[in-house]
Amino acid sequence: MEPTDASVGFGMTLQPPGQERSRDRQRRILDAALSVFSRRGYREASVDEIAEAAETSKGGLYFHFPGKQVLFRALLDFSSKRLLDKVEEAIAREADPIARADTALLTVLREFSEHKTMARLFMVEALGAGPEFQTRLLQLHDDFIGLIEKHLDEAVATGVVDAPDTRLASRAWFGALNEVILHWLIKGEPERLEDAYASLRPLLMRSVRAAE
Amino acid sequence: MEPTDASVGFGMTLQPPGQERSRDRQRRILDAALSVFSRRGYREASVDEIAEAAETSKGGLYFHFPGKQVLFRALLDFSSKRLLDKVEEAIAREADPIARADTALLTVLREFSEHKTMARLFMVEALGAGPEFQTRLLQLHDDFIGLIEKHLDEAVATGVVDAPDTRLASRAWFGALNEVILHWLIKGEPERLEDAYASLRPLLMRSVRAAE
Amino acid sequence: MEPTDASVGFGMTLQPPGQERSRDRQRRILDAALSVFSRRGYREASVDEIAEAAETSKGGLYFHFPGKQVLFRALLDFSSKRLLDKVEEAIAREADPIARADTALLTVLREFSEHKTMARLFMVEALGAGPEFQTRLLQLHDDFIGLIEKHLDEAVATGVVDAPDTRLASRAWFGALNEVILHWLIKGEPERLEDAYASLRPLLMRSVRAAE
Amino acid sequence: MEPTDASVGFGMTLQPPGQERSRDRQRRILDAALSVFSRRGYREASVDEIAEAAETSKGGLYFHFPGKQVLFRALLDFSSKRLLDKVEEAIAREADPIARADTALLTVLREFSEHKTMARLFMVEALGAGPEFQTRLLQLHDDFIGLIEKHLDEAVATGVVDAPDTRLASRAWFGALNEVILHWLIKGEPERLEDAYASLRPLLMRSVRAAE
DNA sequence: GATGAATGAGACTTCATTCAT
DNA sequence: CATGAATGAAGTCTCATTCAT
Repeated sequence: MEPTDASVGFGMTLQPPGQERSRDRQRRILDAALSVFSRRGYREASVDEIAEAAETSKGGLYFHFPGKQVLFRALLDFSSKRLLDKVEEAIAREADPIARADTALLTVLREFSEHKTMARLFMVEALGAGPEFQTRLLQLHDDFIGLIEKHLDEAVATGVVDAPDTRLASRAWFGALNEVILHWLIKGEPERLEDAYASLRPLLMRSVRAAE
Repeated sequence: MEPTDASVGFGMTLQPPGQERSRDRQRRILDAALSVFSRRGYREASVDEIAEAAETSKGGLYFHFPGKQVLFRALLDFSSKRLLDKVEEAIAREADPIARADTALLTVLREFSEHKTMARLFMVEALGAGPEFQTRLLQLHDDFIGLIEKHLDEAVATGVVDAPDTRLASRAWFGALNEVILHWLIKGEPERLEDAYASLRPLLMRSVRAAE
Repeated sequence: MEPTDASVGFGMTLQPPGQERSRDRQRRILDAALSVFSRRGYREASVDEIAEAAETSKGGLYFHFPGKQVLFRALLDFSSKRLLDKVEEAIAREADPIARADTALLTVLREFSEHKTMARLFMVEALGAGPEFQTRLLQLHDDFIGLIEKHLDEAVATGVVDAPDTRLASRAWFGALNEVILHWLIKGEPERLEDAYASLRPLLMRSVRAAE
Repeated sequence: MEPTDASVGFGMTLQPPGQERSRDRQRRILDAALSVFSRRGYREASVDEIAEAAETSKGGLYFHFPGKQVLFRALLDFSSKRLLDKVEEAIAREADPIARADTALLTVLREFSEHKTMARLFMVEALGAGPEFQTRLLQLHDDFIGLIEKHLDEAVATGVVDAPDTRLASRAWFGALNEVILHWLIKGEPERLEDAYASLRPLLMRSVRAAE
């Protein structure tokens, strides 16, 4: 087929060599999968459509991801890793435990705000993709909740917050965030998702008796 | 019209006459649908399986509910009405606004705890059943959130709570509850769902500065 | 669709009622399956083609036979039962044990001669349809061999034949027959399959020292 | 042309040079093909699997055998030549015409007994591989039958056997043998295939009135 | 009203074959 | 010569829906 890269001045075409080309193709398929799964849902999405969106053949798709489930799983793994990396990167820039928990939530909001398709993937479609993915998604929830919990625990240790059950508090925070995101996704309010955080934050802080 | 398995000789029937029998059938189908949709998910559930579970034929099912979507919608409407009725009934027995909001949440927990299939229906499967049902589900969320908000507003009016945005607070409460329920549904913890509320309640109350 | 039976004079169509109609359809599918499997082989035959030959839809075929294997198995069972019935019927008309064994072989030749497609089914396609059917086919061989053996044993008891291992003799007879049939099937010689028996018979008889 | 994994510095290669290496590769592919075709059947076997078993790439396989059919045909030719060679070699060591026919059969049994995969190839899979191979296989049958016939004719000439139609007798012998082999292949009896011959031989001999 | 046979579009997946590197 | 990514046709099977009985 035609190379995605432009040719470069010597009258010949430059193909990314071997492995790189393969990775490129995989990436293109994952992009297409994100777009289609997010638009149509897991079950409604057809492999045909994804292949077409990725400008590949069905067989080519199956070469890289041998099955619809496998593809969805790969997409979920890839996207969640990407999201968690962003969050941890953002957290690393903060010193205060409260600020860190705070940043975690805000970063998620920002990422989802920028990548609405990914938001749909995590908030909606992964739940509708069958038991396997429900468990997987809930594990992600718990990973993230654990991350908040860790910083909340530190905050408790330094006395700036007071919560008898930081695990539950983290879960409650996460749930509150979730609902706000879901509302935004499906009803479109508020227009800029991040704006919700200004009002949400005080509620969360008060719930663990943090000084505001 | 004569029932197909009419009793004979006394000019009367042992079957509930006409309309009532029909309602019975509808009810049996809805029960079956709840069971199957909850177990398999909307897309994975087949009309065949529901008909079999309802001890009817496929054609019979289609007489009462002309389509799979229609059936799912009817089930959602029926179940949500039932749930809201229960909640309002419970609220009516309380006088204090805080206690009312409180009772609303607790009643939901109790109902879901008793009817796990219904919980799955609302928390998981309705999201995976396509855009139409996502919107419908989110409307239900908002209905319920509105109900909490109303009592929260009253509480603000009487000065027992202090929250600048009761809508958002209600949403946050609802989200927190949601996440706890989801965790219970998919990971099975805590064993008795209602037990979670004892720990969750203080968090919620503090978030709106309610005296505990 | 259109009824296969003609309408009958009263301006209305006569459908075979219920069960009969279903059996009819099954029969039509089996006929089509025999024709297609025999012509193309098990693997090469497509369900589409069989459905078309049966003037049904693919879904209709799957309603009656839920899978290609199931269909092939049903066809094999149906045909083998039919063949064995014919053989036993023919045997019943003979009194002498030798004549009975004799008749068994000859009847098979005649049936196959008349129904070449069935011959292909048993001699060729069943072997190429995968391990399950290989075992099933060999069982059929053994059933038939057992039938010959029984009469050979009787003949031994009355002293008209002399064979130390009637099981093996039966197997050898069967094998000889098989090879003759196969040759006829694939190379087309002799033109009339039954003609081969006149020459084959003395060989078989001599092999068990039967008086000719 | 340089081998891809050339040894270095001594101007010589540890790889068999050119043609020999190619023959090696071909042999390895044929071995793999025998193993896979025999285990899975012609249609079920995938070129991928054969390539993997031969420790080559699919492209490499296609270089040596440009197509699945071609490969199967080559395998059949190679194996049948090998088998016929063995048989003729064994025959050459016998002087008596009866002993020669005898040896032919026994050698086949022995070869198949030692190479069960090859037995499957000839007895089962070649029949299931489509019309082309059925004809080819039947030609092999006839080649072998012709070989027996030749010696039987000689025996008739010397008066030690008496058979009006040696062609048919040969075919019958061959068929008897075939059935015994098939039984062994699929039902596993007798454990050692050669053991069957002791009992089978007298039957065959008697069928042509040979002195035993 | 109920039944269940029938339809037909469409889903996922496999695989022989090709070909640029 | 070898590799393995890519193609695309074809295959089996599912299932919501319809309709004659």
